[in-house]
Amino acid sequence: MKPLTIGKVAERAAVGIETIRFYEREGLLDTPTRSASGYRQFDVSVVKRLQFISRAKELGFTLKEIRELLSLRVDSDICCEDVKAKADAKIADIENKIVSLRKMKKALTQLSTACGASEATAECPILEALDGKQARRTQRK
Amino acid sequence: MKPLTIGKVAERAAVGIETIRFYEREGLLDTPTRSASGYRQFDVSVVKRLQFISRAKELGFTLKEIRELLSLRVDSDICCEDVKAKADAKIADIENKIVSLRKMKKALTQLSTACGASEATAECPILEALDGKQARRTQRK
DNA sequence: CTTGACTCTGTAGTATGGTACAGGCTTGAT
DNA sequence: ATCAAGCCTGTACCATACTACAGAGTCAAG
Repeated sequence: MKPLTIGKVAERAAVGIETIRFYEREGLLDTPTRSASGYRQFDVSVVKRLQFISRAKELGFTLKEIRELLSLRVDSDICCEDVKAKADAKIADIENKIVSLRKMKKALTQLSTACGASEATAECPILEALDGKQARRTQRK
Repeated sequence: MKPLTIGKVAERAAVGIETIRFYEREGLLDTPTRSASGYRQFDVSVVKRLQFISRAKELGFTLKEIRELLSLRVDSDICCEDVKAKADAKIADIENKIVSLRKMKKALTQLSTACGASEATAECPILEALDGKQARRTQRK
């Protein structure tokens, strides 16, 4: 497969060229091979990786967390138990996020419905949405 | 109800004092009443609001978006249709996030399972997780 | 009525995640 | 051969979301 230039990759992944170089510096992308003249040569797979990064950022993951997610893979070089433990921790994080998002969605749905009914009652149901943080840490009182 | 000082609020909401002042400046909190000597006097309800903000940030919402979420309420002063439209837009955003998180969770579960099975096969299933952005509005599948 | 913890305003600095040049080399089409 | 478009490195700058003082006033226990 013929390699892509950084510009083509940026276009396909809908990110800036500078962003790609930034991610490379930050270790989110493998250092690409270079042409004789020093141009980066990217495999098409990097486009998918960039799309993953963009999406994960929208979901509230930091670049640090995304780097961790991307480094998780079944690899004979790395202790499998370790990978499993990390994956399971991420799964728990994600479940918490989903629960919170569902609560937020429910609150917004109530609000939207109240609007439709033209009844000025609900003061601000959104604040009630994420009451009492489900799960781990901060088990105050 | 007796008001809380900024320090008490910070402690209960598990955020920094400076963060509260910052949120006030940024319009995420109502400007509190002041004591004769100029101390801020907070109602306990602000603690809940701060917890909401913290959680929403973890879910990938920016302070700007959170400000919008918090401003959504059934209020005779504001056009109900407008509030409903904004709430519905946020609901769509949230649904997209949930879909993405479920995909990511699925990929991680596969990875975790592969680890348990000690089969070094899956190269990096995570990258496949968020393929083809389920894209705003267009519901494929 | 002192003392230490707390609060005030204002300004400045930090971390994260990019974004924008400047100055120069490479490539590809004419 | 020329020349725009694209790539290179390096540095500087930006927005967001805090965080940390400095210097001064306030409160409350002893």
